[in-house]
Amino acid sequence: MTNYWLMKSEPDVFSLDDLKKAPKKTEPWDGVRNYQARNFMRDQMKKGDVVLFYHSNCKEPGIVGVAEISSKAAYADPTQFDSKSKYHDPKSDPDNPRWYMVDIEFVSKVADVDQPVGLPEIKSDPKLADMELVRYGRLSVQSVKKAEFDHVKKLAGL
DNA sequence: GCCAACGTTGGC
DNA sequence: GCCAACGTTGGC
Repeated sequence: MTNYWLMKSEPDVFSLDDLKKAPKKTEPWDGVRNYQARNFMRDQMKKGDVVLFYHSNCKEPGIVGVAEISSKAAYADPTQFDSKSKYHDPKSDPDNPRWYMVDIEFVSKVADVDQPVGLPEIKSDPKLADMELVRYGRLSVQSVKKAEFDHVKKLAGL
């Protein structure tokens, strides 16, 4: 069964366009350092799951497109063992890695990226009032219900 | 840049 | 195991 997700990225750091421009349009989603987000990736994500791509911490926060999980499952995030990386975690044991990641692949984006399905629109839509994004905004990887996913896709014209 | 709402750390 | 202090997220 396909699972539905929402994943956040700051467009100044890594935008949906960056993903689209990547070779093979797929990139490792490294740097997640939150246990709840990690648990979703490590325990539940699998290839083919679909993802609402959310731009945070920017002028027009909102959902800008769709991606999908392209790695077979989650695997250890190598940046945790790289002392030069800003995601380095000296407490993580290579024999029992603390942090996991998945690869995600570009699928589609809204026609005009300056007009995403914006956060105010999401918050004011009764069909989306139960989204984790609305109820508890700060988690970078969230689970989304199929009905919510379909509704957002419709709003986005995808 | 401010700050609310969290999560994490570490002393005890 | 409690909790104060600190760090982070992210909208505004």
